[in-house]
Amino acid sequence: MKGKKSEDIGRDEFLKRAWTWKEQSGGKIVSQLKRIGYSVDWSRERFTLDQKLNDAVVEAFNILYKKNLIYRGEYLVNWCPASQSAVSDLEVEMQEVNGYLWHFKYPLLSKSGEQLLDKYLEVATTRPETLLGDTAVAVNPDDDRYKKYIGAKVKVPFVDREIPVIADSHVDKEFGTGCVKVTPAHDPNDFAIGKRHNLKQINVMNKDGTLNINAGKFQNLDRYEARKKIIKELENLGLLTKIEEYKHTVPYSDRGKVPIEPLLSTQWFLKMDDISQGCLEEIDSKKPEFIPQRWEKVYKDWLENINDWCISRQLWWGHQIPAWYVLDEFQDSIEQNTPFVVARNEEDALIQANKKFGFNIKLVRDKDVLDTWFSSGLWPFSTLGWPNNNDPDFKKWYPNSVLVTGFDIIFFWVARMTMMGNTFTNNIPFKDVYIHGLVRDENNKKMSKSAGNGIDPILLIDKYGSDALRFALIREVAGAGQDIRLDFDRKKDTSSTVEASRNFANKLWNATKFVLLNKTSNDNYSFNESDLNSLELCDKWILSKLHQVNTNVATLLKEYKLGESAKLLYEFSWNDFCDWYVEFAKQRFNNKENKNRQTSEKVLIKVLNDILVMIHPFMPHITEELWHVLQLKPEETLLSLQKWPTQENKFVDIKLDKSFQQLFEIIRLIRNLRAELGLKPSEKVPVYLISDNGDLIDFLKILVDDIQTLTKSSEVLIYETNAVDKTEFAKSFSGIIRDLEVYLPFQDYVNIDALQERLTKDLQKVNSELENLNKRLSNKNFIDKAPKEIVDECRFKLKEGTTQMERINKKLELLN
RNA sequence: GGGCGAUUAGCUCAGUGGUAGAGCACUACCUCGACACGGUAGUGGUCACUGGUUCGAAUCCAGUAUCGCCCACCA
Repeated sequence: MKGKKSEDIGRDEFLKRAWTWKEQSGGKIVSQLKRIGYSVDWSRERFTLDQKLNDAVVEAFNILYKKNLIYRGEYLVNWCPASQSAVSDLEVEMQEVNGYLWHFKYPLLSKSGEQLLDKYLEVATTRPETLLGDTAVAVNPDDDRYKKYIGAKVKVPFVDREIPVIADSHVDKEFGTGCVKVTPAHDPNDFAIGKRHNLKQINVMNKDGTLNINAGKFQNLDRYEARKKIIKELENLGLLTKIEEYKHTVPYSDRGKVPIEPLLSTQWFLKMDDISQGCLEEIDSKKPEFIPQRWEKVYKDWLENINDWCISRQLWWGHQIPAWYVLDEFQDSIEQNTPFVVARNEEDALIQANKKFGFNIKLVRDKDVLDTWFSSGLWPFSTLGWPNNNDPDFKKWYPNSVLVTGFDIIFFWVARMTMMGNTFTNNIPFKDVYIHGLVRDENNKKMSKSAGNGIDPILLIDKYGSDALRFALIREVAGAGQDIRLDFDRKKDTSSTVEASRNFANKLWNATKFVLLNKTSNDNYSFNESDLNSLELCDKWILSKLHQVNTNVATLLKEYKLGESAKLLYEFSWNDFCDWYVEFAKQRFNNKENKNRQTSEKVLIKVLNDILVMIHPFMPHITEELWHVLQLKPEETLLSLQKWPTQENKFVDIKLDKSFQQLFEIIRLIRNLRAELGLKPSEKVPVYLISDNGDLIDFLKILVDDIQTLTKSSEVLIYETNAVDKTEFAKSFSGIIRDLEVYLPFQDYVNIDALQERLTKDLQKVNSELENLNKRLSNKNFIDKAPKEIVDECRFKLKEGTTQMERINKKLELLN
C-alpha cells in the first residue's frame, strides 16, 4: 500500500516517491494532492505545500483549539487496516454480505463465588474473534428469561476472564438469543454500553488487523484466521451451539476497500454540536439556499444527527497537525503526552527558545495530518486571503454567490464549508448552492471510477466537439438536479443527444455563413431613425420574438433553469430564426430593387449577434469564433467579456406574433394540401385564400410574395368571402385556419389509395374528437362549473371540427 | 429499518388541472445559392398500476409495483 505509515519513510521521502507514482496512478495522486493545497513544482520535481493555505489551516486549528472545540481523546474510530489510518464516518461504505451468526455458550458462575455452574448463557455474534475482548454480557432488564442472572458472572473462554451480566435496555429481547456479548473496544454500540456501565475496554487488535498480546494464544493471527480458529476451538469445547446463515451489512473503507475495524485509539476530534447548531439556525432563513430545494432537508437532517468529527489521519500527505509534545530524555512516545498547540510561525521561536535556555527536552510535532476535508472546508475564504480579513479579494468576493456541485458532496464538502465559514467569518460562505445531477450510464447506474462504467468524455469530444458535449449535458439537466442518463452507445462511441447538439452547432455555423455571404458592409448593427421606419413586418416580428426570448432566458438563468434556457435558445435559433426569418430574408436579398436591403441586413446581423452572445455560455468556442468573423473583432476582444444583449421594449408586439403564427399555419396547410395531392415542388399551382377578416386580408396581402415562394405556388390569390364564387372551387382541396379558408384547385392527383387511407383515418380521428366535445357540452355540470373560456373554446372546436369533417368528406368524394 | 427521486412515443427526456410535446430513430418526397450534421410532409402514446377528489387528472391525494440513490450501531 502506497503511503503506508508503517514503512515510516518520512514526509519528505513520501513526497519524493509520490512524484514517481504520479504517472502510474493515472493522475489520482496528483489530483488528491492538489485538492488539499499541494502544487506541482516541475523544476524541483516534487510536490510542495502552498504556504498561504497551510497558514490558514494552522490558524483555523488554533482558533478552534482555543475555543475548546478541538480535543484529543481515546475513542473508537473507524480504522482502515489497509491504509492504517482512521477514516471519518463519511468514508465508510456499508456493504451487504452473506455472513454467519454464530451462537455459543458462556459458562455461568455461581453468584457467590467462583463455582462453575452447569448452566450457560448463550450469545450470538457475527464476529466471534472479539469475544477475547468481552467485558460483559448484556440482557434486557425486562427479559424474564434472564432477569435472575443480572449481577451474576460468566466466564469468557480462552482468556478465562470473569465478566458480569448486566442489564441494558438497548438489548432487543427478540433478536438472537436475547443475550449480547459486550466488547467496548471493538464495537461502537458496545462502546456506548461500556460507558454507561463503566466497563473495561480491552483492545485485542493491532493496527494492521492482527491480534495483539491481549488475545493470548491467538496473538499475531490475522483477524479472519483468528475467527476460524476460535470457532473451531469453541466447537471442540462443546460451546458452539448453532451456525446461522445471516445477511448483514459490514462497514468497508472507501479508501482501502477492506472491512473497517472499530478501533480504540488516540485521535483528534472536532466538537460538532455548537458548530452545526449555528448552521441549523442559518438554514432556517435559507442560508444557503439550495437549488433544488429538496436537498435542504438532506443537509439539515445530517446536521441534526452529526457526531464529532475525527479530523486526524495517519497519512503522509496533508496538513500536519500543529501540535507539539514535550518529551524528556527517557520518553519516546507521544501517546500519553499532553500536547500544546502553537500559533502559526511560532514553531521556530519555540525551538530557538528551547535551544537558548539549554532545556534538555525534546519537542516533537504530532505526526498525524488533518483530514483533507478540514482544509477543503476553509477553501471559500482561505483562497481569498483569510485570515487576513482586510485582503481586497476577501473584502470584494466574500461571501461567494453560488456553489455548483453534485449531491454526493453535500456532507463532505458543502456542510463542512458552511460550518467552517460560519465559525471563522460569521458568514455562510455562499448565497446559493446549486446541486446538479450526476451522469448515469446506459444501465442507470451512477458512473464511478471504481465501477469502471464511466464514459471517456474525450471520445465524445473527438467525435462531436466539446461545445456539443457541453450543450448536450446542459440541455439534459432541465429537471433541476435530475440525474442525466446519457444515451451513449458503447460499441459505436456515439450518443444521439450529443449528436443533436453537434448538429445545432453546425446550424449556427451555416446560419452565420449565410449572413456573411449576404453582408454588404462592415457597419455595426445599431439602428438609426431611417432604419426603424423601413422595418418590414417580418423584421418587426423577429425583433419582437428576440426580445421575448432574451428576457425569458435572462429570467430562467436567474432561477438556475439552465436546461430550459438552452432549449429556448435552441428553438428560437433553429425554428424562428433559421427556418422562418432567414427564408424571409432570402426573399429580400434576391429582390434587387429592394430599397430596404440595408435594414434587412442590420436586423439579420443584430439577431444573429444576440443569439451568439446568449448561447455563448452554453457553447463557448464556436460562438466566440463566429462572433469574431461576424463582427470583425480583433482577437483580443472577447465575446466572453461582452454584456448580455439588451432589447428595446418598443419591438415587443404580441398581436404581430399572433398574426405570424396564423401565417405559419396557413403556409403549413398549403404545403400539407400539396403533399396530399402528391404535387412535386416543381409543379406549381395557384392557391386561394378567402376570409371576411379585413385586417387579416391586408396582412396577408403584404406578405403575398413570401407565401408564394414558401409554398412553391404559381400564384396566391386573396379574396374577401363575398367577393368570390365558391362553386368555382368544386374541384379543389381545401382547409381552414380559424377565420381563413384555403382552396387548392387541381387537375390530377396521385397516390389515390394512400390518400384515401389517410383521409379515412383523419375522419375517424375528427369524429372521435367531435364525439368527445359533444359529450362534454351536453354535460350540464360541465356547462355550469367549468370556466366560460373553456366552454367557449369547446364550442369553437366543435364548430371547427364539423367544418373539418365536411372538408374531408368532400375530398373523399372527389377521389371517387 | 428510514428518507428521496424516477416511471410519458422504439430511445433520451420536456410538460404540473382543460384531453399529449421535443430531439434522435422510422416512412415519403426534395441535391432549391447557408446547412443532407439539411428541408418539407408524415407514422408512432390506455402518460407504470389500483383507488379517491373534480364537470374534467399525465398533472392533485392515498396505496401498490419496478428501477435508482442517500442515510442508519440490531449483536
